[in-house]
Amino acid sequence: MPEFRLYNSMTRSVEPFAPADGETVRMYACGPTVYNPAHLGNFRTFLFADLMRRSLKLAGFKVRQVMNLTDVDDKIIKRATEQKKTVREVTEPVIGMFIADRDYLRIEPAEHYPRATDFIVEMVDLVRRLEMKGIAYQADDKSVYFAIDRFPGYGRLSRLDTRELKTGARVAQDDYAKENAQDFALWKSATPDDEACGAAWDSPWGRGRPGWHLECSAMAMSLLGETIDIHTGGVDLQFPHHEDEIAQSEAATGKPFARFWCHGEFLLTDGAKMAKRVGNVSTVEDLRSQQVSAAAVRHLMFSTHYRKQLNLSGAALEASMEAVRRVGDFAGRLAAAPGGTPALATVAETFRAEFDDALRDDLNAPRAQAALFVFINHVNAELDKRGSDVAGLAAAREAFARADAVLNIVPEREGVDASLEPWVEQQMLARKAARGRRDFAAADQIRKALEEKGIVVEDTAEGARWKKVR
RNA sequence: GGCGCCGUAGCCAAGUGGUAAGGCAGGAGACUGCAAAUCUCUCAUUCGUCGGUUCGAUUCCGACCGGCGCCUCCA
Repeated sequence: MPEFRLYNSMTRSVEPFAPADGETVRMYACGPTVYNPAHLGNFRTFLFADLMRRSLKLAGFKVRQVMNLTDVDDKIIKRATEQKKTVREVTEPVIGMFIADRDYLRIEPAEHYPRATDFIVEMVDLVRRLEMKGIAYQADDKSVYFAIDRFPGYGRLSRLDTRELKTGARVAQDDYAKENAQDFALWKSATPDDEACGAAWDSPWGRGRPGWHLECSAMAMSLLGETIDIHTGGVDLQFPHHEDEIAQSEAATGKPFARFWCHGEFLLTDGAKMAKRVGNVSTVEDLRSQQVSAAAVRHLMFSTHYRKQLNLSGAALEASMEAVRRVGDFAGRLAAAPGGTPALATVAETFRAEFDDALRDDLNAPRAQAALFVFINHVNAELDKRGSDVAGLAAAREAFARADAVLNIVPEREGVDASLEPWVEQQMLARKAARGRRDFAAADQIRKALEEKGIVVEDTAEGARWKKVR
């Protein structure tokens, strides 16, 4: 069996991957900051993590995944202050929306969804460890900072040593309290606003709240151990977020924080990064209201490799909707087929090998999906022969099922309103009768009436059936 | 300015030092009372441009053009 290979941002190369303990992959995925609903760009990254965990499982590994919910940060506090709410009141409903969107997109839940505010003790402890080692210091503004010049490895992930700062940029006047402009906050001293909205905790350095980077380090190490196998996130998190996580964690433990750093590329709209400040975001809710199925979204997101930018467009979405329609029809046909041909066993085996190879090769989902369509084509051709071989059919079903356990791109078969269903069935019977007496004018009229309700009638060898389309 | 990624048919998109997967759309045919679905055939002598290395490059190197991102909160 070919090895599992992943691109590691730290080494900038594709490397063989296996969990450190040989069995369970400890994976940490940077999650959402819950101050308003995540957009599709965020979800591209979460879908990337979903692809990762499902591919790892397909390869035979167990997975223990943590995805954090950042429920204290500047934006949340700002919102809470504006709305005169507590941070909890701001984040609670947004977390609910996140879960709903996650489920809609069929993202397999991680094992843990820790909230930053539930790990204050662990965070304070981490800062204390850093302080004892002389790497963290409390500045005049009472905040505690990480001294990057006391951590020799700082900047390895983003190759800071090879960079020059943008000329004339960022003089950091507001951060005069820090010893070094690039030092980052571990613990921020509380402001009156922080206190007002419940975003302040006691600590050895006074009332305050955790810095963003600290949350991930503390939660990852608490739940997964001091060295985790895989850490994922969007490319924009590489610097400074992940760089700072590495610094804090490794300075405290003296051990490597993550063995593999994996970053997903951006989702673009109109040729620009999808971001709230650009004003080009769309949400899962937007898609739902446009009748775009989760299957279609997944197909689209998996049709481009995760390390390549993907431009979201109406045309691309429509292509995916149609592609997934085909997958759905195939799934129905495969399930209902009375028999197949012996050749299906070979078709299934070929598919299985190519599909697995593709995913093992740095999660090449586009290639995996291509293999699926080749498989569908071959199986359809075999089923057209109307054979009665059950072993071949079973092999095809099995191969399809395990592939879809990763992709999950079979669209939900849409039903009609319960009140409409008896009418539909009645029309189908009437049409059958009309066709029986070769009254095709009447039969076509019924077809047309059904079509107006968005129902397509298909005549097959096993009789007529109907399906709902948009 | 520094660091990095990308540029493959109408659109989306894999891929390899030896001559281009797959999806959508399109064309022709089969099947069908008509459809739908499905199947078959077809759809890039060519992979941004110009050079170089090579027996041979889309794939390696260089330059250029174009697009995107990071360097600041950010999936």
